[in-house]
Amino acid sequence: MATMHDVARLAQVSVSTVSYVLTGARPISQATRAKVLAAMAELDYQPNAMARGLASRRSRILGLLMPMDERGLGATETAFVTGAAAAASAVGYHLVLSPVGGGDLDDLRRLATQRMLDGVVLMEVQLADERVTVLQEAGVPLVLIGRTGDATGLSFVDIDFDQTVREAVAHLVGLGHRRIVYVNHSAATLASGYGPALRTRDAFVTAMTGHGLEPIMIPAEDSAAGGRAALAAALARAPELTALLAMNETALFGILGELTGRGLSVPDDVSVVSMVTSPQVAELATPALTAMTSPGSALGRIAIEALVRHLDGPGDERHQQLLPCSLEVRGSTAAPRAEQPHGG
Amino acid sequence: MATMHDVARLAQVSVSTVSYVLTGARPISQATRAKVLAAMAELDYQPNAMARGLASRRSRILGLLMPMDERGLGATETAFVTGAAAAASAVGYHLVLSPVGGGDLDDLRRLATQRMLDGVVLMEVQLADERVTVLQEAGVPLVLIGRTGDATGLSFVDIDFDQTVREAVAHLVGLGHRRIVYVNHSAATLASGYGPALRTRDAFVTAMTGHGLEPIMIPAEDSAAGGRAALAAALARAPELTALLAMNETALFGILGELTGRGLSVPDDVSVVSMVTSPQVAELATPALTAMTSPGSALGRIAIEALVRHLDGPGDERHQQLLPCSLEVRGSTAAPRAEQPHGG
DNA sequence: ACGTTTCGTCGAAACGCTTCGACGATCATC
DNA sequence: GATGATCGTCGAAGCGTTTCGACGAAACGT
Repeated sequence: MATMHDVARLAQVSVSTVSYVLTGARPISQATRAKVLAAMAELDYQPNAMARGLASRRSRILGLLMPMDERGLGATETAFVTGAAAAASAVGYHLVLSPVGGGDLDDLRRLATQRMLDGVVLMEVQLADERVTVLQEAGVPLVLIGRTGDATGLSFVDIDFDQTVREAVAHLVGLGHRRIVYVNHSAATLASGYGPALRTRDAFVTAMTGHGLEPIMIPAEDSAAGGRAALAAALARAPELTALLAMNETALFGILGELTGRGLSVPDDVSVVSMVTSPQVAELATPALTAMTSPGSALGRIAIEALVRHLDGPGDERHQQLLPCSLEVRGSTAAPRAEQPHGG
Repeated sequence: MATMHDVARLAQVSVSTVSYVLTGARPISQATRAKVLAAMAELDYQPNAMARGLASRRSRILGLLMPMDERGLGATETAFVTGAAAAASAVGYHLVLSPVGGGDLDDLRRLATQRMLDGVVLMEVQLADERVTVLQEAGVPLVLIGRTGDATGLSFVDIDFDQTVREAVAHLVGLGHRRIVYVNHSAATLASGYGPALRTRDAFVTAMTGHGLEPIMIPAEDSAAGGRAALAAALARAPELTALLAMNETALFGILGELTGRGLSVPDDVSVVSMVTSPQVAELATPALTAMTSPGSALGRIAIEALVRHLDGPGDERHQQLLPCSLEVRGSTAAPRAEQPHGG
């Protein structure tokens, strides 16, 4: 492994000159620059990240903290990640993903506090999220994807759930639906303070009420079985329902299976809109799902850009932004049947 | 930020003593150790990872290189990751995930060559994989999940596809099926040298031939539409088929939709076995899929353990291991109908 | 008792880089 | 044509650790 010393010797300049060529921190003449670059090429020189980090007190590494549960990562989350990685690499940072589960706050604190990460992006933020506190105390620059209940003073990028739900409801109402049930995440998830679940709930109530309709929400476990149970509950509560709005992809597949099982067809008997869903997942179902597509990679990109601006800039910047999902109409929504489709 | 100097001063010992307390590289008396630990606690001392890495020439960071395509990560891949992360943390290493796409080999080379990573685990290895070459040239210790065509001299952990396919076929044959079609990944994927696709193909031929049956394989694009097309192709090629074996989860959902669409029921008309599938995905379908469950987290754990042994040990270790998937019977397989279920 | 290990600790030299102050040389300014 | 400012480069002092050699003290074998 060649070091800067070797390069300097070969190019017949001082070590600091080599450094300046690399960092651009001071002007260097064309001639010397060329000599140095030639020497670097000849020696196949690669700067040592550790030494650089130690001397400059910044690692140029950004962390993306993603909770990994056993369900896997959907295409939506993947889009975050690739968007973020591309943005980071574009501004000369590396992005590493850290699969911190719920339990290992200590591991998180260690990573953050050992000056290995210049800043972090937090995914799947809860309304009350300990991780935010830990990282703030550790003094690590922070951008959230999602937001805490009180996000004052924090930088975040999040989905505009209010707008998204409003648009989804408007689509269904526009088709003529009046009895619309919202299938949310589980009661436990709601109780735990999961922002998207709570915000969509409130948005749904507002949107439905705005149309003069009754908002009916059913929680569902994140599993196919949970979806089947939720459909049963929905039909019990609103037998004449003609449309479902769902935010729970996993449960949704159970719902679709159960609908078929009960002889109800999509979209003829029941229209279905899936929210915050990727095209890939939407296409998995038969018929393909009308969905609110999440702005995945844009979220990731914007988060990284805000973080880097914070790191490179004076430091007092705050970035707060909401992005709506966009409606993509596929085969799972249609006007409701004229007559009563399925009695109670 | 307190440094080791501060700790040493407060504890009235030398800096090196503090270091020895931390690393255990030399014996330290109980009394001094206690003094030092007390000082560290009082100052809330955290070692600086960069300085440590520079001085010791090892970062204690392991990389897991995962290609992230737009399809997202299934539960299987997630299990790899969590298994690997847990194993790494158990032996005092951090695990970072690097979302390197196919294109950025340079980015990979940079990460590896800048001495930021002590070693890496490579996921989704192709039969001929440039990344392996790049990393080997960079001299980075390496463990593969999957394997290249010629894996001589490489450490790897992989699924025992031969055993897995054999068991899946045996299950179907045991139920009485004779016409079994294997739905593989796409022709393009096969041509690109994707190991699992090629190995399962060969294993399928062997297994079927061993039972005196004709092996019929249909490639399918990784999409619902690809699955529907594949089913059509399968029925055209073998109208009397009674069972499907599939390795392509995404296509499988299209297949299931298309089966329903054609009025064929699972498992009464057609039995379905999904291979290298997680329970979560298997439960998504209605009926839940009989599947060969992949040993996800074990793969990740074993890979990390092999890597660490390689790093800490003398260095000449080589670890090669195959793990089979385990058969989990759910609702998608049954004995074939006695009479001809659906003519050609 | 006397060399010989082992134990516990220290001081200092790396590790490979960045960055600061300095200094001659070049350039513009009035 | 003297006075600064700017440019291009150098040398040296860190950055916060680990690790090596050294050394007194205690423990050991004979």
